[in-house]
Amino acid sequence: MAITVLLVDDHPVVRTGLRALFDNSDDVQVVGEAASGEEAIALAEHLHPDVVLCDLRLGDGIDGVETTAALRAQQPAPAVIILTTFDRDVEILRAIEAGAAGYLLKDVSPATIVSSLKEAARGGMVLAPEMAKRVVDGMRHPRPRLTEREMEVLRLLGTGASNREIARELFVTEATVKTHLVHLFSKLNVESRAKAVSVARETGLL
Amino acid sequence: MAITVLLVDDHPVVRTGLRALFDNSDDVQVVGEAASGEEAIALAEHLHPDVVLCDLRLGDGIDGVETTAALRAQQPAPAVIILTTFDRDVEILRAIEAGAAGYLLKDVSPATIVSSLKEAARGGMVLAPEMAKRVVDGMRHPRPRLTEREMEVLRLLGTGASNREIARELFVTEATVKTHLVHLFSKLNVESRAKAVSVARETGLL
DNA sequence: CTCCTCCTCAACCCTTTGGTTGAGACGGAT
DNA sequence: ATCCGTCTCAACCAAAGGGTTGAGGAGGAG
Repeated sequence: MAITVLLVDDHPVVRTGLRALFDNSDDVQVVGEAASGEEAIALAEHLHPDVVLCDLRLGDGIDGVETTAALRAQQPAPAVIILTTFDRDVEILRAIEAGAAGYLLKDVSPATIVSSLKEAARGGMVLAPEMAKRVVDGMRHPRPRLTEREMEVLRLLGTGASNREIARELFVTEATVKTHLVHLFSKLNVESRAKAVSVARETGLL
Repeated sequence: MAITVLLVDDHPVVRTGLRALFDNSDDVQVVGEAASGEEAIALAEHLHPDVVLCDLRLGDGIDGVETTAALRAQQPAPAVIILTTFDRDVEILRAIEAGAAGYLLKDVSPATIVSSLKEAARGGMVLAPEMAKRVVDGMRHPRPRLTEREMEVLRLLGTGASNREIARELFVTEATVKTHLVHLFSKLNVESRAKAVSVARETGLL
């Protein structure tokens, strides 16, 4: 019995490519395509694919991570493999946490995609060695847990907002903003707003 | 006589998708595939395709813009269409300046790709309305021309460096850094280092 | 109830930044 | 020879940012 797979990617070209790729394989059958996370969730509800091959960026709607979480909550839950061009640490970690069975970059060979898919259908995990390394690194160096408010401040910080502007935006006083900033600096291990934005970008917090 | 096209994309999946797409079209014939800019330039030299369909990001080597410039310098010069996921203003402007006949986003329909390709083969330009708008906007609001030194300062600014750190890095005094910064702020039309980084990122200067 | 986290705010101090003016040196263009 | 753009630097001032201490209220967990 062939493995059934649902393709999720907002780029028609990529979907076409994947479909063409699996058409040459006897044991993989594409049972559906979705251009958004919402569509994917709805389709999976009916199609019950063995595996969902999902991009991380999905246009305007929900992203691949949220889609993965929703899919994994279904009964029966399909295996989800993330197939994307981006390889930032956070993305990978978030995807794994959400229940993804694998994380592939789009520059891998078609053969790898097919074999990964089979592995996932068997219930296995699919992580390229470099990916696996990042996962354990991510576990070892846990990303600081920022509170919701701190994240809001960080986001505004990224736009170049001054303390006064941040205060106005969040309906608090500058004193409060400064307090959040001090906590933020401490958690990110930096000593200036500029560096905070810089490291937040690097680590993917922003 | 069918239009000959060379596909350039570092993702095998995308190339497969495009190839599958054109296989259904009688008047378009894929004559080659390249996974890098260097490979594309070498192949075009021999194949003389009518059109080159090229991604902007091409892995580690030269990018799509440089590839476009090199291709347009060949005799006869193929038409070049940029097909990418990114739509930052600078990228588009740079691609057009380099001689691209079109700029498409990967989320367009397959039909659009085919028709755009034909248009380019006829010597025409292919710009989606929103793209065209950005181009004229880009012409109207010319990106500020920063000097080399100012760019270095801007780059360091992006890493969150303080004036002191920038000064050390560039082997000048803080006074000089401040002078550069004032010029930078004026050219970018901002009033703080944070905002400077923010708009530089938005406009693609950084 | 009490401990703890998070969010809020204030007063104080010192450092860094941003803005201004002015100026010397160098190289290329006219 | 002269102008112009670029890079360099200095001195000065006002504003913003960063660091500290302390503290009150709201809400959840034990």
